[in-house]
Amino acid sequence: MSETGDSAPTGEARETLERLYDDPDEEIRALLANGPDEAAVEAQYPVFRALANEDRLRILDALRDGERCGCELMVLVEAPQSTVATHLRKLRDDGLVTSRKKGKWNYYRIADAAVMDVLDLAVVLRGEG
Amino acid sequence: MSETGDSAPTGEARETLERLYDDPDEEIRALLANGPDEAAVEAQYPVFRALANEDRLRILDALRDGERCGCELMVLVEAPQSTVATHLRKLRDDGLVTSRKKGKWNYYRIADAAVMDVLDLAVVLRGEG
DNA sequence: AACACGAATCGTGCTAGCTCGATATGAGTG
DNA sequence: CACTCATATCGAGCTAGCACGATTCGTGTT
Repeated sequence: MSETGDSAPTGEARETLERLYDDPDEEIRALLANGPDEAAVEAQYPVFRALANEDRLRILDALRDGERCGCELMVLVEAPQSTVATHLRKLRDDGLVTSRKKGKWNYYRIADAAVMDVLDLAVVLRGEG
Repeated sequence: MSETGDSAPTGEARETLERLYDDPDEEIRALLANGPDEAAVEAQYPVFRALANEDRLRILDALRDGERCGCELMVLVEAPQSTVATHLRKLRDDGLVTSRKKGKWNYYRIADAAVMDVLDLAVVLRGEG
């Protein structure tokens, strides 16, 4: 955090905007009003950070048609047990999957259909690029 | 890449699955058939990697209601010019924004409505978690 | 042509995240 | 209760990604 928290550009940045706008005071106010929504960013960031890993994407992809236990996922992503367990921990912590314990097995499933929607949209995005 | 590419779990992993399944051969085949879709992962990964940064999320959020030039974004995310330029480069490389040059200014906009859908879904996901 | 300025790139230092062997935990079984 | 096995956690080494000052580039101005 700087002095007053958000807003109030000063110095160099302010001067740049004054050259850009006809009515600096008002337009700068409007600019800051349409600025980034911090609450949204705070919600989005952990989700995308969790999704920004190839192995975790493979795991989620494998969970699309139902639940799988850890040992199955370990085979599907072709990674050692501790690696897969770490990824599953992260996915669970960030709310993308849930786990159910049955005997000595732990079964994982996608927490919410919205997760699949996000995955699908990312593919769409690339297809159009 | 390992020897045969994908598939054919051997050794420890294979033995684990043999204990898990009644009919190992067939069920292992089914498991691998439903495995992760590499093409999808390859499409999704760069998108989520680009989204896994707070400043870039702020930039996209600020671009929701239209285009902005670099100097405006620099003010909105409160970061030095070179930092913002680097983020914009990455967003453009990964197809999330497009840029338009006008005089000495460079205006950026969201490349596809699907980008906003992804952002919205991530917020929904958190709201339900 | 010299200059101003918005933007892009480069280079360096730093940090967060990943991997994976080793070890711990906790449930089932003899 | 000793043992096995699926999973979780820890710890060390490594890498990718980030921040940002300094420099360069391209365009408009005078």
